Amino acid sequence: MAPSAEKKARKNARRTNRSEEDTLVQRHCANKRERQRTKELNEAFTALRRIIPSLPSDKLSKIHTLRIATDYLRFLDQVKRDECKFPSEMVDGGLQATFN
Amino acid sequence: ASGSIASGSINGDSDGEGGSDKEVVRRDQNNARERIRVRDINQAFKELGKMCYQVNGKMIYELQHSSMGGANGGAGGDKAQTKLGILHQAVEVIQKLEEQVRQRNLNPKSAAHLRRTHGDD
DNA sequence: ACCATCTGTTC
DNA sequence: GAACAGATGGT
Repeated sequence: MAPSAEKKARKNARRTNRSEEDTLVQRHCANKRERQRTKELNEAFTALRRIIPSLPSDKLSKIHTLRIATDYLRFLDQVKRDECKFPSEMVDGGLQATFN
Repeated sequence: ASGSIASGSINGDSDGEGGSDKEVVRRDQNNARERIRVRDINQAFKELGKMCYQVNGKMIYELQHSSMGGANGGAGGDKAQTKLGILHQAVEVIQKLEEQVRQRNLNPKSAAHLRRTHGDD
């Protein structure tokens, strides 16, 4: 008997299958991670959407969210600067309202 | 006087593939749009990140200590900001600024830089 | 027009 | 592995 030939054949076949299916598993794995990453990114977007001034009816896109957030940040910075100059009472209860 | 020029093979799909020129053109256009769209988003990210960095730096200067809240605790805060990081930073900074401003106009005569020396609370 | 996913690339 | 950008198909 010469089982070495058979073993070699099986080994080669399996090794090839491994490599092929292995890279396949690696990709599925990578895809899964990327998907998770995207999810986290979207959660962060949602968190930002909640704190920027906008009508609840508006479903802001990503780009709008970013632009509005930037503008609102500029606005707040400006308000802070102005208030430092005028110790007078600027009774602004509605911060976001003023921005709109 | 406008006859179509000899278009024997440029219009009909000579290729046995699934890419019959028209679809290829349409995909190219879509890809181009998408690239532009992504570029705009990245630009918006860059601007927001810039603002966050700026405002955050001011807050640290006013508070006189570089503890950095909790986002990053490095004096040399020069790191390429990730998109996720920018979003988190934006939320943090906006909330802090709003709070600061509110407390300032809540008090009739509060200066910006007055620490609690005497206890009226 | 906006987005999610798969994928290869870069760090 | 995380962050990113390109291609692509789906509303």
